[in-house]
Amino acid sequence: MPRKTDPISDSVWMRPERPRRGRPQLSRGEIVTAAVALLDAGGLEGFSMRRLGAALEAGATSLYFYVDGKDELLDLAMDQVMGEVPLPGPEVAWREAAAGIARDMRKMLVRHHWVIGLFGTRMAIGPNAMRFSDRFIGVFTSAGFSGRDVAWASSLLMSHAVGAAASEAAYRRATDAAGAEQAEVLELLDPYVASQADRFPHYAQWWRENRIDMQEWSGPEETADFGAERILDGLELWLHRKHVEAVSATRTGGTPNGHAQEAAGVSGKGGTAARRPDGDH
Amino acid sequence: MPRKTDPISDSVWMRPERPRRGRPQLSRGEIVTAAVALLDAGGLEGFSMRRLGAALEAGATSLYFYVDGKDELLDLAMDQVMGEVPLPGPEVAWREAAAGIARDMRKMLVRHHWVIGLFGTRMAIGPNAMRFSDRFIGVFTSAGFSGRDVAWASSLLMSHAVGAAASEAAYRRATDAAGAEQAEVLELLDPYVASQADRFPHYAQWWRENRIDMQEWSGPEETADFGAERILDGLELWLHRKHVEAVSATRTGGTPNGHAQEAAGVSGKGGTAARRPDGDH
DNA sequence: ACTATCAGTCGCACGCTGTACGAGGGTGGG
DNA sequence: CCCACCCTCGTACAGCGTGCGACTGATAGT
Repeated sequence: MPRKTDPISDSVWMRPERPRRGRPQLSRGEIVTAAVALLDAGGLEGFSMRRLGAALEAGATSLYFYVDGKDELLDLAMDQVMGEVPLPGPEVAWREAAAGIARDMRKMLVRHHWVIGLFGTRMAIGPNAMRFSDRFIGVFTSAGFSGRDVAWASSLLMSHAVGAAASEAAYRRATDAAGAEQAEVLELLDPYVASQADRFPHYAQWWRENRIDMQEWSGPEETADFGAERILDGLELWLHRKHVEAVSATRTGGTPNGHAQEAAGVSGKGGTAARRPDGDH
Repeated sequence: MPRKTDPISDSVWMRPERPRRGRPQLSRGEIVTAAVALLDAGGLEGFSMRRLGAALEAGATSLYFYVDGKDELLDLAMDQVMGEVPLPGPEVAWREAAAGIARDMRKMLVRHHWVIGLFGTRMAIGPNAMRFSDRFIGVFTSAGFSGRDVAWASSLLMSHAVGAAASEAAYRRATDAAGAEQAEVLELLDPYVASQADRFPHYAQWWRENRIDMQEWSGPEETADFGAERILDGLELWLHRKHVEAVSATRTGGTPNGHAQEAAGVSGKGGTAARRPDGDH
């Protein structure tokens, strides 16, 4: 770049015509969309204001006219992708609705792997996140949850989606890092696990017995779906117990006790381990 | 030395610490411990090699003799804190053991909030993480899980711990950012929710009805414990169903069907919504 | 038509980051 | 004594987020 003191290259004649950009003006929406694209491509590590500016064919600092800074931009990007999660209509039964939301949420998180980390850093309270929570609360309310149970149930499913997406993202990153070709992480992990077999007996044994099958697993989606179904089972069971408790309370007028437990047909039948009705709160 | 070939067998975990001769003042362990302390204090944002060097009263680049770089150092720090999670002995019943591990894991994650984000970025396969997984696998194997169910069950509880810790960390960060004094985030959120009440009816109504009670909640631990109990209920139920299926299969020789469902006493009793036995895979 | 205003863009600069490199200091074995 | 090696660190470079003020082009007021 010519220096400012240079009388020739800085003169009007020599100065090139102002570079015309595709669009005459930037806009916040355009910036956020480009930011999401850049984040999708390079993750949080590969994202910088300068690069984003370049992607928009604009100076890096031009963005600061529309956006307060990188932090706020990440908030906006996070809410933008939250808006990608489709929400079921009110006619869908609560369990299907909840499962669908959780699954679509996880899909979105995997698509935009950089968001996962942000969930430990900033609360999602943008308009799209609110719309999301609104629907989630509606689903669980219609299911029969009330008060803090609603928050508990929905945050449980959310936590699962985030956690499952995190482990999937970590796995994907590891495979990608280790030669994008045929190298499976499983194979890479193999000698490592084998070398440590004496230190980690359960792990090593499990690994030996299941390593081959793992190749055929459909992978993270199946794992996440299994988790979501178990969670929904647990929530349904809890709802059922609560219902039984309420009924027996109105019938006898006494304080509810452990009957709900047995009514659910779980206690003492699995036979695998003794179990107390409640955790040690 | 850039590693382009094999990220695992060439990684930190396989490489022994450099034998110290003479009287060096730094050591890998010392560096990692200081890194954890610095990360605890300032999070990922406040962590830099220069600052870590200063904390150790050493030059920033001295660390590079013991550690390959920031990335590897984060791996080491992650494994270091994984070692803080206490693991129950083999005499503890599986459900208590699993609940305990999940709870302690979550506690650790909250204590070291910076780790949470790392779980979406790198796989935890250091020695301490392996020890952790080994115990977890042992617990679920003893419970009656087998094959991929073991992986599913343990990763379910792990995902929950990570996700729950993430939302707690986000909440804590928000409260800390908004005037460290008495300003609760709830109060800050209040006018925001109120102003958007028409857009988010369920949310707003729920908020109105439960805002006051929220003050009395014991908070994130209770939420996480609720989630863990639901998950364990769901897992136990699944185990029970599997058991019933196996029994009926050996008795009749036919293929197992939905009887396990009803034996569990859940289906069709909640009365809140119709339910199909399985999601739409 | 001429000028004043101003929304929008961007170059520059500052202090920060990770880390490659090589010059040095200290200590051991010969 | 010197040499060889382990360890430390100053310097340097490319890149980061962003505050500041100079600039441009269009529009509004006269």
